[in-house]
Amino acid sequence: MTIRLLLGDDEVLVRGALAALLSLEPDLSVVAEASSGTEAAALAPAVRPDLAVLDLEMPPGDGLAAAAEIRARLGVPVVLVTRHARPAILRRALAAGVRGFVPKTTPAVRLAAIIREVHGGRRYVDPDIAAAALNERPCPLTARELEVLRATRHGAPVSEIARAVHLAPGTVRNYLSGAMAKLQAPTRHAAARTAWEQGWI
Amino acid sequence: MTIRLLLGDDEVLVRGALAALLSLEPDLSVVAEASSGTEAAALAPAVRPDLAVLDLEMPPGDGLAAAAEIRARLGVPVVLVTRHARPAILRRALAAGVRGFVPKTTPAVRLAAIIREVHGGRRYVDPDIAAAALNERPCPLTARELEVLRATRHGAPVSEIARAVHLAPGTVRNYLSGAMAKLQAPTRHAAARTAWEQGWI
DNA sequence: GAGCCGTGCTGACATTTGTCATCAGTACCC
DNA sequence: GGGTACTGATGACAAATGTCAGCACGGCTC
Repeated sequence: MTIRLLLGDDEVLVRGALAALLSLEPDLSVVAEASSGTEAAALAPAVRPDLAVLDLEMPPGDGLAAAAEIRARLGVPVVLVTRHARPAILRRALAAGVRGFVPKTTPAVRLAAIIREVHGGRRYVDPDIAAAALNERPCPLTARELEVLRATRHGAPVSEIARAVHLAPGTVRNYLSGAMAKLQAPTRHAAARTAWEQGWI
Repeated sequence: MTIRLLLGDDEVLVRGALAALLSLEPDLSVVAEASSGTEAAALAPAVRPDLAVLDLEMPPGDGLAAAAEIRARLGVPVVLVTRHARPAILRRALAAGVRGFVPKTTPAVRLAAIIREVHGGRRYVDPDIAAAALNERPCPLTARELEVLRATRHGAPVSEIARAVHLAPGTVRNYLSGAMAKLQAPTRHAAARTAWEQGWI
Protein backbone atom coordinates (compact mmCIF):
# COMPACT_ATOMS: atom_id res chain seq x y z
CA MET A 1 0.00 0.00 0.00
CA THR A 2 1.50 3.25 -1.14
CA ILE A 3 1.64 6.59 0.65
CA ARG A 4 -0.03 9.26 -1.50
CA LEU A 5 1.79 12.60 -1.31
CA LEU A 6 0.90 16.23 -1.95
CA LEU A 7 4.06 18.15 -2.86
CA GLY A 8 4.32 21.93 -2.53
CA ASP A 9 7.28 24.07 -3.60
CA ASP A 10 7.32 27.32 -5.53
CA GLU A 11 10.46 26.41 -7.46
CA VAL A 12 9.20 24.17 -10.22
CA LEU A 13 12.59 22.63 -10.87
CA VAL A 14 13.13 21.72 -7.22
CA ARG A 15 9.60 20.42 -6.91
CA GLY A 16 10.07 18.24 -9.96
CA ALA A 17 13.38 16.98 -8.66
CA LEU A 18 11.86 16.12 -5.29
CA ALA A 19 9.04 14.31 -7.08
CA ALA A 20 11.63 12.32 -9.02
CA LEU A 21 13.49 11.52 -5.83
CA LEU A 22 10.39 10.34 -4.01
CA SER A 23 9.11 8.37 -6.99
CA LEU A 24 12.18 6.18 -6.76
CA GLU A 25 10.61 4.70 -3.62
CA PRO A 26 8.12 1.93 -4.43
CA ASP A 27 5.83 2.80 -1.53
CA LEU A 28 5.58 6.54 -2.24
CA SER A 29 3.71 8.33 -4.99
CA VAL A 30 3.25 12.04 -5.62
CA VAL A 31 -0.41 12.52 -6.50
CA ALA A 32 -0.53 16.34 -6.59
CA GLU A 33 1.83 19.29 -6.91
CA ALA A 34 1.32 22.91 -5.85
CA SER A 35 3.32 26.10 -6.42
CA SER A 36 2.02 28.07 -3.47
CA GLY A 37 0.56 27.68 -0.03
CA THR A 38 -2.91 28.68 -1.15
CA GLU A 39 -2.79 26.29 -4.08
CA ALA A 40 -1.72 23.46 -1.78
CA ALA A 41 -4.55 24.21 0.63
CA ALA A 42 -7.03 24.36 -2.25
CA LEU A 43 -5.83 21.10 -3.77
CA ALA A 44 -5.73 19.08 -0.59
CA PRO A 45 -9.49 18.53 -0.02
CA ALA A 46 -9.99 17.20 -3.56
CA VAL A 47 -6.90 14.99 -3.55
CA ARG A 48 -7.04 13.84 0.04
CA PRO A 49 -3.38 12.83 0.23
CA ASP A 50 -2.00 10.66 3.00
CA LEU A 51 0.67 13.25 3.72
CA ALA A 52 1.76 16.70 2.53
CA VAL A 53 5.36 17.76 1.95
CA LEU A 54 5.52 21.56 1.83
CA ASP A 55 8.27 24.10 1.39
CA LEU A 56 8.13 26.78 4.10
CA GLU A 57 9.10 29.58 1.74
CA MET A 58 6.34 29.90 -0.83
CA PRO A 59 5.56 33.51 -1.67
CA PRO A 60 3.02 34.99 -1.50
CA GLY A 61 2.48 34.04 2.14
CA ASP A 62 4.33 31.24 3.87
CA GLY A 63 3.76 27.53 3.69
CA LEU A 64 3.06 27.57 7.41
CA ALA A 65 -0.48 28.87 7.03
CA ALA A 66 -1.20 26.23 4.41
CA ALA A 67 0.31 23.56 6.61
CA ALA A 68 -1.85 24.60 9.55
CA GLU A 69 -4.98 24.64 7.40
CA ILE A 70 -4.34 21.27 5.76
CA ARG A 71 -3.69 19.65 9.10
CA ALA A 72 -6.65 21.25 10.87
CA ARG A 73 -9.27 20.77 8.17
CA LEU A 74 -8.28 17.36 6.83
CA GLY A 75 -6.15 15.84 9.55
CA VAL A 76 -3.41 15.25 6.98
CA PRO A 77 0.07 15.19 8.54
CA VAL A 78 2.47 17.75 7.12
CA VAL A 79 6.23 17.61 6.65
CA LEU A 80 7.79 21.06 6.30
CA VAL A 81 10.93 21.49 4.24
CA THR A 82 12.83 24.72 4.73
CA ARG A 83 15.95 26.54 3.67
CA HIS A 84 16.24 28.82 6.71
CA ALA A 85 16.00 26.37 9.58
CA ARG A 86 15.96 28.57 12.68
CA PRO A 87 14.85 27.47 16.14
CA ALA A 88 12.15 30.15 16.25
CA ILE A 89 10.68 28.87 13.01
CA LEU A 90 10.70 25.30 14.29
CA ARG A 91 8.78 26.51 17.32
CA ARG A 92 6.14 28.15 15.16
CA ALA A 93 5.94 25.10 12.93
CA LEU A 94 5.35 22.76 15.84
CA ALA A 95 2.72 25.13 17.21
CA ALA A 96 0.98 24.94 13.83
CA GLY A 97 0.76 21.16 14.19
CA VAL A 98 3.50 20.26 11.72
CA ARG A 99 4.64 16.65 12.22
CA GLY A 100 7.98 16.79 10.41
CA PHE A 101 10.56 19.55 10.15
CA VAL A 102 13.31 18.99 7.59
CA PRO A 103 15.98 21.54 6.68
CA LYS A 104 17.35 21.42 3.16
CA THR A 105 20.69 20.36 4.60
CA THR A 106 19.23 16.91 5.18
CA PRO A 107 20.66 14.17 2.93
CA ALA A 108 18.21 13.38 0.17
CA VAL A 109 18.27 9.67 0.87
CA ARG A 110 16.72 10.22 4.30
CA LEU A 111 13.65 12.12 3.13
CA ALA A 112 11.73 8.97 2.23
CA ALA A 113 12.47 7.41 5.60
CA ILE A 114 11.30 10.59 7.35
CA ILE A 115 8.08 10.55 5.37
CA ARG A 116 7.44 6.95 6.38
CA GLU A 117 8.14 7.81 10.02
CA VAL A 118 5.65 10.65 9.99
CA HIS A 119 3.08 8.62 8.10
CA GLY A 120 3.49 5.95 10.77
CA GLY A 121 2.29 8.47 13.35
CA ARG A 122 5.64 9.56 14.69
CA ARG A 123 7.22 12.99 14.53
CA TYR A 124 10.48 13.98 12.94
CA VAL A 125 12.48 17.04 13.89
CA ASP A 126 15.99 17.76 12.68
CA PRO A 127 18.22 16.98 15.69
CA ASP A 128 20.54 19.98 15.20
CA ILE A 129 17.69 22.46 15.08
CA ALA A 130 15.98 20.78 18.00
CA ALA A 131 19.15 21.02 20.08
CA ALA A 132 19.56 24.66 19.14
CA ALA A 133 15.92 25.31 20.02
CA LEU A 134 16.44 23.96 23.51
CA ASN A 135 19.17 26.36 24.53
CA GLU A 136 18.44 29.33 22.32
CA ARG A 137 17.98 32.73 23.85
CA PRO A 138 14.27 33.42 23.68
CA CYS A 139 13.16 36.36 21.56
CA PRO A 140 13.50 39.45 23.77
CA LEU A 141 11.22 41.60 21.63
CA THR A 142 7.61 42.48 22.29
CA ALA A 143 4.82 42.01 19.77
CA ARG A 144 4.81 45.65 18.76
CA GLU A 145 8.56 45.79 18.43
CA LEU A 146 8.42 42.81 16.09
CA GLU A 147 5.64 44.39 14.08
CA VAL A 148 7.56 47.62 13.65
CA LEU A 149 10.73 45.75 12.73
CA ARG A 150 8.81 43.80 10.11
CA ALA A 151 7.71 47.05 8.52
CA THR A 152 11.29 48.27 8.62
CA ARG A 153 12.67 45.51 6.45
CA HIS A 154 12.05 47.16 3.08
CA GLY A 155 14.08 50.25 3.91
CA ALA A 156 11.14 52.60 4.35
CA PRO A 157 11.54 55.81 6.37
CA VAL A 158 9.95 56.08 9.81
CA SER A 159 7.01 58.18 8.61
CA GLU A 160 5.99 55.40 6.25
CA ILE A 161 6.41 52.70 8.88
CA ALA A 162 4.21 54.75 11.20
CA ARG A 163 1.46 54.87 8.59
CA ALA A 164 1.78 51.16 7.89
CA VAL A 165 1.48 50.24 11.57
CA HIS A 166 -1.02 52.97 12.51
CA LEU A 167 1.17 54.56 15.14
CA ALA A 168 2.59 58.00 15.80
CA PRO A 169 6.11 58.43 14.34
CA GLY A 170 7.50 59.12 17.79
CA THR A 171 6.09 55.86 19.10
CA VAL A 172 7.62 53.99 16.21
CA ARG A 173 10.99 55.49 17.03
CA ASN A 174 10.62 54.44 20.62
CA TYR A 175 9.88 50.84 19.69
CA LEU A 176 12.75 50.81 17.22
CA SER A 177 15.06 52.26 19.83
CA GLY A 178 14.06 49.53 22.26
CA ALA A 179 14.55 46.80 19.69
CA MET A 180 17.94 48.15 18.69
CA ALA A 181 19.07 48.24 22.29
CA LYS A 182 17.90 44.66 22.94
CA LEU A 183 19.56 43.42 19.75
CA GLN A 184 22.65 45.58 20.16
CA ALA A 185 22.26 46.85 16.62
CA PRO A 186 23.62 50.23 15.52
CA THR A 187 20.69 50.99 13.18
CA ARG A 188 17.12 49.79 12.87
CA HIS A 189 18.00 48.12 9.58
CA ALA A 190 20.68 46.05 11.24
CA ALA A 191 18.18 45.18 13.98
CA ALA A 192 15.59 44.10 11.42
CA ARG A 193 18.23 41.98 9.74
CA THR A 194 19.19 40.18 12.93
CA ALA A 195 15.59 39.61 13.89
CA TRP A 196 14.95 38.12 10.49
CA GLU A 197 18.00 35.90 10.63
CA GLN A 198 16.82 34.59 13.97
CA GLY A 199 13.45 33.77 12.46
CA TRP A 200 11.65 36.22 14.76
CA ILE A 201 10.02 38.12 11.95
CA MET B 1 27.85 6.82 -24.20
CA THR B 2 26.81 8.67 -21.09
CA ILE B 3 27.34 12.30 -20.17
CA ARG B 4 29.28 12.53 -16.89
CA LEU B 5 28.04 15.36 -14.65
CA LEU B 6 29.47 17.39 -11.81
CA LEU B 7 26.61 18.66 -9.65
CA GLY B 8 26.99 21.67 -7.34
CA ASP B 9 24.35 22.96 -4.92
CA ASP B 10 24.71 24.03 -1.30
CA GLU B 11 21.36 22.56 -0.29
CA VAL B 12 22.05 18.87 0.13
CA LEU B 13 18.43 17.88 -0.20
CA VAL B 14 17.98 19.77 -3.45
CA ARG B 15 21.26 18.47 -4.79
CA GLY B 16 20.27 14.92 -4.01
CA ALA B 17 16.87 15.43 -5.58
CA LEU B 18 18.45 16.84 -8.73
CA ALA B 19 20.80 13.88 -8.83
CA ALA B 20 17.83 11.54 -8.59
CA LEU B 21 16.06 13.42 -11.33
CA LEU B 22 19.04 13.30 -13.67
CA SER B 23 19.79 9.66 -12.90
CA LEU B 24 16.42 8.74 -14.35
CA GLU B 25 17.91 9.54 -17.75
CA PRO B 26 19.86 6.61 -19.16
CA ASP B 27 22.46 8.80 -20.86
CA LEU B 28 23.26 10.97 -17.83
CA SER B 29 25.22 10.09 -14.72
CA VAL B 30 26.23 12.25 -11.78
CA VAL B 31 29.87 11.43 -11.03
CA ALA B 32 30.59 14.11 -8.41
CA GLU B 33 28.72 16.40 -6.03
CA ALA B 34 29.90 19.65 -4.41
CA SER B 35 28.42 21.88 -1.70
CA SER B 36 30.19 25.08 -2.63
CA GLY B 37 31.81 26.88 -5.52
CA THR B 38 35.30 26.27 -4.25
CA GLU B 39 34.60 22.59 -3.69
CA ALA B 40 33.24 22.29 -7.22
CA ALA B 41 36.31 23.98 -8.67
CA ALA B 42 38.58 21.74 -6.61
CA LEU B 43 36.76 18.55 -7.60
CA ALA B 44 36.55 19.27 -11.31
CA PRO B 45 40.19 18.60 -12.33
CA ALA B 46 40.24 15.20 -10.64
CA VAL B 47 36.84 14.11 -11.92
CA ARG B 48 37.04 15.69 -15.39
CA PRO B 49 33.28 15.70 -15.96
CA ASP B 50 31.74 16.23 -19.39
CA LEU B 51 29.57 19.03 -18.00
CA ALA B 52 28.99 20.88 -14.74
CA VAL B 53 25.57 21.85 -13.34
CA LEU B 54 26.04 24.54 -10.70
CA ASP B 55 23.71 26.53 -8.50
CA LEU B 56 24.46 30.24 -8.70
CA GLU B 57 23.80 30.83 -5.01
CA MET B 58 26.39 28.88 -3.07
CA PRO B 59 27.71 30.78 -0.07
CA PRO B 60 30.46 31.56 0.64
CA GLY B 61 31.05 33.25 -2.69
CA ASP B 62 28.90 32.69 -5.76
CA GLY B 63 28.87 29.80 -8.16
CA LEU B 64 29.80 32.21 -10.94
CA ALA B 65 33.48 32.32 -9.98
CA ALA B 66 33.59 28.52 -9.87
CA ALA B 67 31.81 28.34 -13.22
CA ALA B 68 34.31 30.69 -14.82
CA GLU B 69 37.24 28.77 -13.39
CA ILE B 70 35.96 25.35 -14.41
CA ARG B 71 35.28 26.52 -17.92
CA ALA B 72 38.55 28.39 -18.34
CA ARG B 73 40.86 25.79 -16.83
CA LEU B 74 39.26 22.58 -18.08
CA GLY B 75 37.09 23.67 -20.98
CA VAL B 76 34.13 21.98 -19.30
CA PRO B 77 30.81 23.57 -20.28
CA VAL B 78 28.76 24.85 -17.36
CA VAL B 79 25.00 25.06 -16.88
CA LEU B 80 24.02 27.57 -14.19
CA VAL B 81 20.86 27.01 -12.18
CA THR B 82 19.54 29.98 -10.25
CA ARG B 83 16.71 31.12 -8.04
CA HIS B 84 16.99 34.85 -8.74
CA ALA B 85 17.04 34.98 -12.52
CA ARG B 86 17.65 38.65 -13.34
CA PRO B 87 18.78 40.00 -16.70
CA ALA B 88 21.89 41.56 -15.16
CA ILE B 89 22.90 38.22 -13.70
CA LEU B 90 22.36 36.49 -17.03
CA ARG B 91 24.66 39.08 -18.59
CA ARG B 92 27.39 38.39 -16.06
CA ALA B 93 26.94 34.64 -16.47
CA LEU B 94 27.33 34.82 -20.23
CA ALA B 95 30.40 37.01 -19.81
CA ALA B 96 31.85 34.30 -17.57
CA GLY B 97 31.46 31.79 -20.38
CA VAL B 98 28.47 29.93 -18.98
CA ARG B 99 26.78 27.84 -21.71
CA GLY B 100 23.40 27.28 -20.08
CA PHE B 101 21.28 29.54 -17.86
CA VAL B 102 18.32 27.85 -16.19
CA PRO B 103 16.04 29.52 -13.63
CA LYS B 104 14.45 27.28 -11.02
CA THR B 105 11.08 28.04 -12.59
CA THR B 106 12.00 25.69 -15.42
CA PRO B 107 9.98 22.45 -15.53
CA ALA B 108 12.11 19.61 -14.19
CA VAL B 109 11.46 17.42 -17.20
CA ARG B 110 13.31 19.87 -19.44
CA LEU B 111 16.56 19.93 -17.51
CA ALA B 112 17.89 16.74 -19.08
CA ALA B 113 17.12 18.02 -22.57
CA ILE B 114 18.91 21.29 -21.80
CA ILE B 115 21.96 19.40 -20.56
CA ARG B 116 22.05 17.38 -23.78
CA GLU B 117 21.74 20.58 -25.82
CA VAL B 118 24.65 22.19 -24.05
CA HIS B 119 26.71 19.03 -24.19
CA GLY B 120 26.05 18.95 -27.92
CA GLY B 121 27.81 22.30 -28.21
CA ARG B 122 24.80 24.56 -28.24
CA ARG B 123 23.79 27.20 -25.70
CA TYR B 124 20.65 27.39 -23.66
CA VAL B 125 19.22 30.55 -22.18
CA ASP B 126 15.81 30.83 -20.58
CA PRO B 127 13.68 32.66 -23.17
CA ASP B 128 11.87 34.88 -20.67
CA ILE B 129 15.07 36.12 -19.09
CA ALA B 130 16.66 36.60 -22.48
CA ALA B 131 13.71 38.69 -23.64
CA ALA B 132 13.83 40.75 -20.48
CA ALA B 133 17.57 41.23 -20.91
CA LEU B 134 17.05 42.70 -24.35
CA ASN B 135 14.80 45.53 -23.28
CA GLU B 136 15.88 46.08 -19.71
CA ARG B 137 16.92 49.51 -18.56
CA PRO B 138 20.67 49.43 -18.25
CA CYS B 139 22.14 49.95 -14.79
CA PRO B 140 22.36 53.74 -14.30
CA LEU B 141 24.84 53.48 -11.45
CA THR B 142 28.57 54.04 -11.60
CA ALA B 143 31.15 51.59 -10.30
CA ARG B 144 31.68 53.51 -7.09
CA GLU B 145 27.97 53.92 -6.47
CA LEU B 146 27.55 50.17 -6.80
CA GLU B 147 30.44 49.52 -4.46
CA VAL B 148 29.05 51.83 -1.82
CA LEU B 149 25.58 50.32 -2.18
CA ARG B 150 27.04 46.85 -1.73
CA ALA B 151 28.59 47.93 1.54
CA THR B 152 25.24 49.41 2.59
CA ARG B 153 23.34 46.14 2.42
CA HIS B 154 24.01 44.93 5.94
CA GLY B 155 22.56 48.01 7.61
CA ALA B 156 25.88 49.55 8.62
CA PRO B 157 26.10 53.30 9.39
CA VAL B 158 27.88 55.61 6.94
CA SER B 159 31.05 55.83 8.99
CA GLU B 160 31.50 52.08 8.73
CA ILE B 161 30.78 52.04 5.02
CA ALA B 162 33.37 54.76 4.55
CA ARG B 163 35.98 52.64 6.32
CA ALA B 164 35.05 49.56 4.33
CA VAL B 165 35.35 51.38 0.99
CA HIS B 166 38.29 53.60 1.99
CA LEU B 167 36.51 56.87 1.31
CA ALA B 168 35.69 59.99 3.26
CA PRO B 169 32.24 59.83 4.91
CA GLY B 170 31.15 62.88 2.95
CA THR B 171 32.06 61.21 -0.32
CA VAL B 172 30.10 58.14 0.64
CA ARG B 173 27.07 60.28 1.35
CA ASN B 174 27.41 61.94 -2.03
CA TYR B 175 27.52 58.61 -3.86
CA LEU B 176 24.60 57.33 -1.85
CA SER B 177 22.66 60.48 -2.60
CA GLY B 178 23.33 60.06 -6.29
CA ALA B 179 22.31 56.41 -6.26
CA MET B 180 19.13 57.17 -4.34
CA ALA B 181 18.19 59.87 -6.85
CA LYS B 182 18.80 57.59 -9.83
CA LEU B 183 16.84 54.74 -8.24
CA GLN B 184 14.15 57.04 -6.83
CA ALA B 185 14.57 55.47 -3.42
CA PRO B 186 13.72 57.35 -0.21
CA THR B 187 16.62 55.86 1.79
CA ARG B 188 19.91 54.23 0.94
CA HIS B 189 18.61 50.94 2.26
CA ALA B 190 15.74 51.01 -0.18
CA ALA B 191 18.20 51.87 -2.95
CA ALA B 192 20.46 48.96 -2.00
CA ARG B 193 17.45 46.70 -2.03
CA THR B 194 16.38 47.74 -5.51
CA ALA B 195 19.89 47.41 -6.86
CA TRP B 196 20.11 43.93 -5.41
CA GLU B 197 16.73 42.90 -6.80
CA GLN B 198 17.88 44.03 -10.22
CA GLY B 199 21.00 41.92 -9.89
CA TRP B 200 23.27 44.96 -10.06
CA ILE B 201 25.04 44.19 -6.83
C1' DG C 1 41.68 72.70 -26.47
C1' DA C 2 36.96 72.68 -24.69
C1' DG C 3 33.43 70.00 -22.82
C1' DC C 4 31.80 66.11 -20.39
C1' DC C 5 31.93 62.53 -16.97
C1' DG C 6 33.61 59.95 -13.07
C1' DT C 7 36.11 60.33 -8.96
C1' DG C 8 37.13 62.43 -4.45
C1' DC C 9 36.89 65.94 -1.27
C1' DT C 10 34.88 69.93 1.73
C1' DG C 11 31.46 72.81 3.99
C1' DA C 12 26.75 74.29 4.92
C1' DC C 13 22.16 73.20 5.73
C1' DA C 14 17.63 70.81 6.59
C1' DT C 15 15.69 66.62 7.71
C1' DT C 16 15.61 62.19 9.73
C1' DT C 17 16.82 59.26 13.13
C1' DG C 18 18.17 57.67 17.74
C1' DT C 19 18.05 58.61 22.81
C1' DC C 20 15.96 59.90 26.87
C1' DA C 21 12.59 61.56 30.26
C1' DT C 22 7.95 61.70 31.23
C1' DC C 23 3.08 60.76 31.39
C1' DA C 24 -1.24 57.79 31.17
C1' DG C 25 -3.98 53.66 30.58
C1' DT C 26 -4.33 48.66 30.79
C1' DA C 27 -3.31 44.08 32.16
C1' DC C 28 -1.23 40.79 35.09
C1' DC C 29 0.75 38.71 39.19
C1' DC C 30 2.02 38.48 44.03
C1' DG D 1 -3.27 47.21 46.69
C1' DG D 2 1.24 47.71 44.83
C1' DG D 3 4.69 46.34 41.63
C1' DT D 4 5.79 45.28 36.98
C1' DA D 5 5.39 45.15 31.99
C1' DC D 6 3.34 46.49 27.51
C1' DT D 7 1.18 49.96 24.92
C1' DG D 8 0.91 54.68 23.12
C1' DA D 9 2.01 59.19 23.22
C1' DT D 10 4.77 63.84 23.63
C1' DG D 11 8.78 66.94 23.90
C1' DA D 12 13.68 67.91 23.88
C1' DC D 13 18.11 67.03 22.40
C1' DA D 14 22.23 65.07 19.88
C1' DA D 15 23.83 62.49 16.16
C1' DA D 16 23.32 60.61 11.68
C1' DT D 17 21.69 61.22 7.26
C1' DG D 18 20.30 63.45 2.90
C1' DT D 19 20.86 67.54 -0.19
C1' DC D 20 23.30 70.88 -2.46
C1' DA D 21 27.05 73.75 -4.07
C1' DG D 22 31.58 74.10 -5.15
C1' DC D 23 36.47 72.73 -6.17
C1' DA D 24 40.13 69.78 -8.20
C1' DC D 25 42.04 66.07 -10.99
C1' DG D 26 42.25 62.70 -14.73
C1' DG D 27 40.47 60.52 -18.82
C1' DC D 28 37.76 60.66 -22.77
C1' DT D 29 35.77 62.53 -27.02
C1' DC D 30 34.59 65.88 -30.47
